[in-house]
Amino acid sequence: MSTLDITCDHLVFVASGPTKLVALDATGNGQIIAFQFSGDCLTLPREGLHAYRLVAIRTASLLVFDAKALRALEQRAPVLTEILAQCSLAALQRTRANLVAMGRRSATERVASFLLSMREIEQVAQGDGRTLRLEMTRKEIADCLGLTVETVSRQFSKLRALGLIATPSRTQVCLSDPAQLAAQAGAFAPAA
Amino acid sequence: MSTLDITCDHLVFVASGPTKLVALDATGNGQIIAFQFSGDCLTLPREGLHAYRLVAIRTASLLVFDAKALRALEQRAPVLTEILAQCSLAALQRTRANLVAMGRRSATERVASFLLSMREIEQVAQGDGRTLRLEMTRKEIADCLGLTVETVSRQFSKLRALGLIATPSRTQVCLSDPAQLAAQAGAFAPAA
DNA sequence: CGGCTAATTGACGGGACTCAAAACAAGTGG
DNA sequence: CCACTTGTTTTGAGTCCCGTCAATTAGCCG
Repeated sequence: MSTLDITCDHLVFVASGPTKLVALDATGNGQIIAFQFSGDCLTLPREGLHAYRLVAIRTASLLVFDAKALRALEQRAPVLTEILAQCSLAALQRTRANLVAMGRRSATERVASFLLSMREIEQVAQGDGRTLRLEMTRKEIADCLGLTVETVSRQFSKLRALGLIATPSRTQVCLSDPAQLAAQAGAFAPAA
Repeated sequence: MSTLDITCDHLVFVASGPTKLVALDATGNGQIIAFQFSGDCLTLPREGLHAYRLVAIRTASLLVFDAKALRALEQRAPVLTEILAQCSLAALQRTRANLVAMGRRSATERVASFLLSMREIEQVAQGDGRTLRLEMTRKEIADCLGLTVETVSRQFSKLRALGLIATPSRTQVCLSDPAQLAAQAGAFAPAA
């Protein structure tokens, strides 16, 4: 597991492989801001309130652009500007959605909507739409949802008992009843 | 209290007056994404996962730009592009910081860092650095921090008992011991 | 198989939410 | 000025959910 430290504004294009953007705190275990998958694009702010770190969950290939260099490129390719703006706004929107989820929603709702959001991502990549492959551990899910490993595991068990999901292997999750799962996820659409 | 419904991408410049950006949910009471004050600038996404609404806490004057119109302007004033990008990235960073706060921090930490962040904003506007005027109600603070009114009030009482703050009036808060308050706020710097 | 890490499950305590009521502030009309 | 109303803030009591600690089980690779 290799990491990428950020010292100034960067734009990263995730060519392949799952990665996570972590906000480190004093205690050492950081909060996961978001996961990225093949084709995702993210902006990394210069050193701000937190120290951010982009961590590859498994083998990944990245294209890292310096902010300054990018700005020069934009001069010659104005289309780039729009793309970057879209990327930035999309990230903002997803983060806002996550913020709401963190503030107001129960553990069950968070886990359920997390699974649904993972399904949406998988569907683009491959997927029959029912069984999906989780690239991250329970601990990483917990760090992303602001929960503990135990709570996440308990929610999995609960959803399993309700017949809404099945876990044939450690990394595989079958969404047996997406509709009911959405109901468990609460009023909102899934958050990334 | 007047509201502004968002139907497509907008950029809003808050010329004067405090406003709040609210994400509405099914239950009716929305989560507050962030507060804005005079001089702030925010981007409002087109209809996405949530219905967003910009609400004036008291009398405010806004400059609302349509995204399309802005893009045309950028053609003629390339500086604008950079400014907007900065605005967008700043918002992203603040939201990310908030996200971490929501996920991992206790009620005490949230309230303490909220007060500290309000002080920073006040200092720019006016302020001797100790006493600040809260433009929003306890309920609004609660909605912003993902807590209930009662919990926020209890945290105020707790900090008051510890001698870290004083509340001469309903809207005024005196930060008697900023250092200790920062200690209560936890390891992180205050989040917007 | 054996060893290791991840995942699950249980028991327990604490912090925040809920329900409920009182205290306080601010405006309205007599 | 006072009675009345309305809405905010505070405080209290009880409950539940989630975090913590601890032990067991399951999955995975040599």
